[in-house]
Amino acid sequence: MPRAQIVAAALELVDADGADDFSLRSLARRLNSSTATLYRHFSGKEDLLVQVAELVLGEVRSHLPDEVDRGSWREELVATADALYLTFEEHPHTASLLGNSVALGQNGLVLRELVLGSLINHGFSPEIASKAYTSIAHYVIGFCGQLGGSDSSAGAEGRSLRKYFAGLDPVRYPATVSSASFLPTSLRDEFRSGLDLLLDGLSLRAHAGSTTA
Amino acid sequence: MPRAQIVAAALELVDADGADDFSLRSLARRLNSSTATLYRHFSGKEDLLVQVAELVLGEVRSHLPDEVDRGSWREELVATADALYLTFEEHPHTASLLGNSVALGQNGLVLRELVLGSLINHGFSPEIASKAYTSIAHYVIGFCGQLGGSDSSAGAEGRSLRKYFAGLDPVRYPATVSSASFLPTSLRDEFRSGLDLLLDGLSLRAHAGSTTA
DNA sequence: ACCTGAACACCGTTCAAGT
DNA sequence: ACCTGAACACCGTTCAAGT
Repeated sequence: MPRAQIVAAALELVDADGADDFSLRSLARRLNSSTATLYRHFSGKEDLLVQVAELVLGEVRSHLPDEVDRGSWREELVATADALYLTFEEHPHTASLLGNSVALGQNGLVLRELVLGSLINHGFSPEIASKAYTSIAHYVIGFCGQLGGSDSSAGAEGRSLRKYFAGLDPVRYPATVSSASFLPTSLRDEFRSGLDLLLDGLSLRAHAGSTTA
Repeated sequence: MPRAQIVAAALELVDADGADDFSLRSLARRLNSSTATLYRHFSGKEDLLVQVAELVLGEVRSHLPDEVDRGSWREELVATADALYLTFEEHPHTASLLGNSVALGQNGLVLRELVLGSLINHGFSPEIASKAYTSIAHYVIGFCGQLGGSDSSAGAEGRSLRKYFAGLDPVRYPATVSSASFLPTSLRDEFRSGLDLLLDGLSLRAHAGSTTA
């Protein structure tokens, strides 16, 4: 029983039932094996789920254009962030698995190197690049964590949220009510809006001449 | 047995043992009661933990200066974000409880109204204010989720992370290695750096005349 | 060597029975 | 009315015993 096959089956179960309903027993059942056998490959449930997260991070590359290092720093960052978003959109229940620790596995490191390299190549100092990476990473992870929530299929949640905010007491919540109609049409749009805000901030730190290169 | 007392005891247990080790049975034991009794006040474990999150959000106000609406929009936003950070620093294991759903309870709504109101009062359009709020909220929640991770007492994690990155293969990870020395001295510094980036981006959207008011 | 049934010490949730 | 012991259907983890 190869390790990779166990992890792949675990990901399928998490995708289908959510991380909460995933259990070693259900995984063993699916593999026609026993839970005790799983302990021959993993130190425990948490170890296994870390490998699942690593597998998902490995899919990010497939959402990246072939030649990433061909645009401006901004295009490259947007492409990478989008790839992460698309990946977690496909595996919504796995974003929470990254929760802690900024992905120190192989694939997490590769992504970090990719982004830091892009920024440094375009003239940012390692210090700014490092800060920018951490901010973007936290933003993306925090955001994708929302993907696991209740039926978030293309704005269904957005519409009901709009109604909820619009129906609040306008005396107690004037700003919230007046902003209700501007709630995102989709999580994807919201993701891009926030990312733009971050990147605009970063552009103020760009060396002269690097802002548009 | 008042509801508030149960929630307060639950928060103490989560603070002490972490959200993973918290169980209804341990809570019942601590209250010299039985788990069945808890179901007279809450529909289940999840309901109870939502109330715990709500209790924590209620503590944010105590970290805010008495007169919040006295500074620039930037000062007000930094104060609010800092208050959130300080709150979750005191209850590190509770940040993950907010995970999904952008805090729709009473205290979450009050915070939202506070921030949206501040931005709109300072000349931002409801549309920009709404986008900014969501971005900042995701950033803060995503960031505070890290607080629950392994012993993160004042840079201990930062130092070991620096060593880890500095020790990587410089051929495969040149940018990561060269940035290693710029890793945050503390999570708090990192938090402020990323927030500055976001707010710089927001400042580009400020109406002329509002940028420094 | 590789696997597994069964056990251990837990869970969340429910309900008949107690006061 | 308000509470609870005990049961039910699960967990993750371990280990002696099987092939």
